[in-house]
Amino acid sequence: MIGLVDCNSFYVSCERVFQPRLRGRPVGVMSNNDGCVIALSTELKALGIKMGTPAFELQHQIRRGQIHLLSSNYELYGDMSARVQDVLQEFSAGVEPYSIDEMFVRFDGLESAQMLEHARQLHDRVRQYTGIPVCVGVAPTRTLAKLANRAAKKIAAYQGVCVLQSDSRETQVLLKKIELGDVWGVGRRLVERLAVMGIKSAWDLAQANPKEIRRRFSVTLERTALELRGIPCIEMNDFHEPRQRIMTSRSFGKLTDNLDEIREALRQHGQRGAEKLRSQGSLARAVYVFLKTNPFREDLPQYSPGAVVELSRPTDDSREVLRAAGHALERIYRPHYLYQKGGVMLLDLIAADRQQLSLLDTPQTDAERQRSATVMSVMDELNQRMGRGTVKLGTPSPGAAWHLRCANLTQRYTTRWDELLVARTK
DNA sequence: TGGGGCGTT
DNA sequence: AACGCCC
Repeated sequence: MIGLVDCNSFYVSCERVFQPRLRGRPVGVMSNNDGCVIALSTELKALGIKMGTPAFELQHQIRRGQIHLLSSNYELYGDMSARVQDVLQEFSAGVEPYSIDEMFVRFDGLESAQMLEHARQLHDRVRQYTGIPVCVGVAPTRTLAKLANRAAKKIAAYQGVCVLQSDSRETQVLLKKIELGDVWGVGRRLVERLAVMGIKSAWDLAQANPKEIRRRFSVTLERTALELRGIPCIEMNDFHEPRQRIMTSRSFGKLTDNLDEIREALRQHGQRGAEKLRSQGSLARAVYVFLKTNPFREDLPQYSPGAVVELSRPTDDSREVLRAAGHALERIYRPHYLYQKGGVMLLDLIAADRQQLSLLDTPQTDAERQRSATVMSVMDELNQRMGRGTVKLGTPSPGAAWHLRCANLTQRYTTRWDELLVARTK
């Protein structure tokens, strides 16, 4: 059996572990740049506020102290996520992280009676050891486990834990009750297209002819349909596999047509990307750069260009990535547009240890490669030890508009000695 | 009015 | 490359 453990309002829950006064209050956590609300406590949801609401729309409620919105503190959430995983590891036959707040767990050799008890114990222990509330769904396939989790979250009677056997009456009832759009892998578009065929619930999709689903939609949807019947056909991407592409992008913080500003922001992204590349031990063979105007400003001309530049040889050297990104930018930049966002993507990645030696390599290029590796590893080490951005290529101006907005950031309670929670006795 | 990632066509 | 999906 497969379990899906999903942390409730994860970012909000992390904050509440260290700020008990936030418990029972309407609390939200904002996306990067304090742009929109991406995590909501139940109390905030009860006020009718939705995931994705722009933060600026809530300003007066914040000022009146009716709601609390925090900037996202990914260092804290990442560490809390690792703690949850550690607990799961102890209580399962293996953990496969799926996202920062969701983990699949494997259960081997448990009878169905024991299964429920075990899942409940896991649910309680995570809460006890980490302070994070979770819901647990268990089923024979990942898609059904996701669905069971949904039920555990939404239907109070389950009290946070739902175990489904594939052919049970209970599973059938749930499949009929759950909306199609709540099924893992079925988004807005598919809901519309499936409705035309009379497929309106998860049950309908489970009953549909898989071959026909494949023909009219895709192999992925066919797999989803089969999984709803209890036939496993979705494997997890191994979390330890290196990424196949690496993207770094960010909104500029304000609309801008200033090429210098844009260049600086993209240099930053290029360096971050190259860092990620080195940390996973890969080399890139191409760099993609894109720009985007603000699609919500229908009154302004729109332009969303992108360009790929091939690298002369696979590399993880920030300087070569930046050079390529610079060329790409020259190609796509047009004045008089107000750009909202830009980014750098590293493509065509290969493992560094499988680099093909080129016939054109000379002792000089070999020495160059050595030197490059040394410079980069010194940079990475300094940045890791002294904090991100200690050593940078180029000279970014400190007040640049694209620096991240995060006005309401909490402490990194669990990963920084100087930001520990202080307890006072009085 | 986020910032990633992946797969399919 | 565009589009769809996920969080």
